[in-house]
Order: sequence, then structure tokens, then C-alpha cells
Amino acid sequence: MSAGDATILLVDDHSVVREGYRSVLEKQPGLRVVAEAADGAEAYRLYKSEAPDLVIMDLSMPGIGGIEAVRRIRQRDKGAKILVFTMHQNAGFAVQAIRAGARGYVTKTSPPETLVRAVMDVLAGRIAISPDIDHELALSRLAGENSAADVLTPREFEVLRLLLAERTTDEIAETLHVSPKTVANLHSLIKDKLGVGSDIELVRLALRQGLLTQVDLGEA
Amino acid sequence: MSAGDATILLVDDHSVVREGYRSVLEKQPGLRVVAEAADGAEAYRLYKSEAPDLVIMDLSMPGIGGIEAVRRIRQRDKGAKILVFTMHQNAGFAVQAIRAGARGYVTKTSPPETLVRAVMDVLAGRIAISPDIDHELALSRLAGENSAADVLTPREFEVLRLLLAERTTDEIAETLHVSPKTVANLHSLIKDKLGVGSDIELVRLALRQGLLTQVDLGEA
DNA sequence: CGAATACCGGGAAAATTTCACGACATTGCA
DNA sequence: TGCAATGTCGTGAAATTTTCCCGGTATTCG
Repeated sequence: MSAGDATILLVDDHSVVREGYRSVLEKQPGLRVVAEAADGAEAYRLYKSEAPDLVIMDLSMPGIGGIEAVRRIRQRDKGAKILVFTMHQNAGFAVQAIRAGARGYVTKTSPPETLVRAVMDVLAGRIAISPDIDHELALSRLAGENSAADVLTPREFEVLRLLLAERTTDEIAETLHVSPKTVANLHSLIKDKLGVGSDIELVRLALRQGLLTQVDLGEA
Repeated sequence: MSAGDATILLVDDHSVVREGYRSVLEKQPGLRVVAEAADGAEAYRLYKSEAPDLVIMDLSMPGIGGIEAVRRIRQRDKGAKILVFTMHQNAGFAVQAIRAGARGYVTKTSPPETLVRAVMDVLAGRIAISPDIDHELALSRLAGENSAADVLTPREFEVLRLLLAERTTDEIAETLHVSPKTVANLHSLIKDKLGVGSDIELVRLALRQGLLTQVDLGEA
């Protein structure tokens, strides 16, 4: 390896997965993995001490997550080149990551060539997005996600909140002093407005939009 | 590689991750990776054609999941040795995997040595569980939590997983090659067994038990 | 073998969801 | 002011889903 190799810091909490990156990347001439981290805090420390040319960063990790790690590194070094490499095939995460300062976003379902290509692109100063995420972003742009908060009337929103919190239609009806039939009608209308076909999708949508947080789940 | 090497089939939908397994495993004398699959159906096909000595199986994959793949392979071949290797550090998944016929359960956060050790153990006919899961199992045993995994049959658990992941009853029926009526019946039975009255409660229960993680929520 | 369990799905009753419709109140603006 | 648009509430009836009960097969286990 020449002294002119591009240096890389790998961040992922799964060691065997890091082994995978390393194996793929070191087949490429001009690339050298100089350090590995298993969480965001360690990544930040190693970035400071190693000053790598590129960071490849997973998102879901214990402690401070990948997005936060990206933010901290970029805060310290405006020129830092960070490529997010994650299992999350989700436009929302991609937007968050890029806004935090990542220069690329590639999903783990991508073939190795895509990762290598993205590494090269980011090193060359370009933004790299894997095709599946391009597609997700296009879709969400086109559809304009139905944000519950702005498509629902106040009453509907309130009913949605209660649906997520309370138990039965009858209980909600009593809480609101309306007929159970009205609650059922609104429930149906809400699903229609939000474009979901089942209650399960409804809960998932609510979770994505932060309407229901995981700590809100009541007794274990 | 001698003709007496143990043959291995790798199953994981992330190609770079498979690269990681392969790299770690092939450093071991006596092991040979002979095939790779990216989903459960392909895994089943390749198992039939390649008859490997060991299958290393991820759980979260598109289409039929890892648990169902384990079930099918074991249904065809009682002696099949399957080691589950997954990111889910969750006692419920482990219980289900073992009940479906897996001979081992190792998390991806484990160091490579643990994976290699587990591979050897399973090949030798022993059951292999990584230490973190041992701990999880101990805890859940102590808490005596009435977990979904304990009360549901493997098939029911699989349907629950799909209910949380896919969209409609019909789609799930097609995935599992059973009638929509059966899925509806199982759906009802699952709610009964878990003591919940609505799909919303069902999702909340699943969230509490870690069956569905907040980041698993599909497209944004 | 017999008992227990898992699994598949039909039939029919029960319950819910959805649709069409009307009534009333409030808002907002021409 | 008048009136159109929107939100809220509810009924009735149709459409659909859920639930319960059943029979049948396959597998496991003592």
C-alpha cells in the first residue's frame, strides 16, 4: 500500500459485518482501512485521532446513533467525508443523514460494486446515493407523504390520538361524549385520508411520524 | 480444500454481509462455503440442490422470513443443521428459531470467534447459543413474561411477523401459499392467545416485546 | 396405539367497516 | 349580509371482516 492511499474508518457495531466491508474495500487499489469503531462515540474519538479521508458509517448502533455521530464529526470538521451504509431503505433516514452532513447514503442490500462506486464518488467530492434510495426519495417527493398533522381536522387528529392510546371504540366514544358510531366513522375516514388500509399500517404510520413513541407503550 | 471439508450455505439478503461471513469462515480450515442465498425461498432451493452440511441463516429477509425457511428445510430434512445468525438480540426470536428447528442462535454483535465456535459446535451436533442471548433468555425466564414467542406456535408467530410487516391478508396468504381464510383465522387466534382486542393493541404488544423495532417501519 | 398438538380451511353467525345521506354549526369572504 | 365551504355528528343499509365451530390431516410422544 502506498502512502498515497485513501484512508478509511469503518463504523458498525457488527464485527463480522465490518469484516465484510473490509474484504470488499481492500480488493480496491488505493483504499486502506485504518480503523474500526463499534459505536458513535468511538467513531468520533477515532476520527479525531486518525483523521481518515473517509468514514463509512452504519446508522443503527448502541449509544449515540449514526446520525448523531455524523453531526458531531461534521461539526468538528466541515470537510469530513462521511458515507452512510445502512440497512434502512427509507427516504426519511436518508434525508436526515444528508441533512446531518453525510456525503452519501447506500443501503446494505446494494451489491458490493455500488458501495465501492459510492466510496470513490464521495472521495472525489461527489454526493453518492444508491439507486433504491433515489427511488424512495422520488416516490416520497411525488406522493408528498401524508402528514397526519396537516391532512386531518382537529377532531380527527384527536380521535387518532385516542385510537393509539385507549382501547376500544366504545371507550373513546364515551371519552368524547359522542356515539360509538361516530368514532367508527371517523376511524374509517382517518384511514382513508392517511391512505392506509389497516390499523396495523395506521400504527406504523403514527410511529414514523412520531405520534406514538416507543416509551408510550404502557405496562410491560 | 480437501473433499472432507464441511460445506456451508450462507443466507442473508445483504451481499456485503455475506462477504463478511465468508471471509471469517474461510480462514478456518475444514470449512467451505458452497452457496449463498438472498432470501428464504432461494435458501430452500439451494438446500435441496446443494445438501450442505450447515446452513447459516439470517432472520430478517424479504418474502418468507428466516424462521419459516428453517421450518421448511427441517420439514424436508430432519437432520438439517441450521445456525441462525441475526441482529435480533431478542429472546423471543431465539425461542422461535430453536422451536422451528434451528440448532444454534448467534447475534451479529458477537465477535467472529463466537460465530466460528458456534459453527463448530453445531457441526458437531451440539446446540450453540451466543452468551448475550443466553442472558436474554435467562432474564425473560426470570420475568416470566408471557411473551408472544412462548404462547404462539411457529406458524402463528410467522403469521404475526408478516402481519406486522406486510400489508394485506391476501398478500400474506399468497406468501405462505395458504388460503386467505386460514390467515384470517390465525390472525384472530393470535389476538386471542395474546389477549388483545384490536390490531392496534397487537402492534403495541409487538413493539413492547421487541418484535417490531421502531426503525423497521418501511418506506417513509 | 391413543392422546395431544399443529395446521388447513369451510360454513355461518356476529360484529365491524364503509358508504350514502342528511342535519346543524362555524368560518370566511364576496 | 348571504352563502359557500368545511367540520362535526349521526342513521341506515350494504359490504366486508372477524369470530366461532367444525371436520380433516399430519406429526409427536408416552
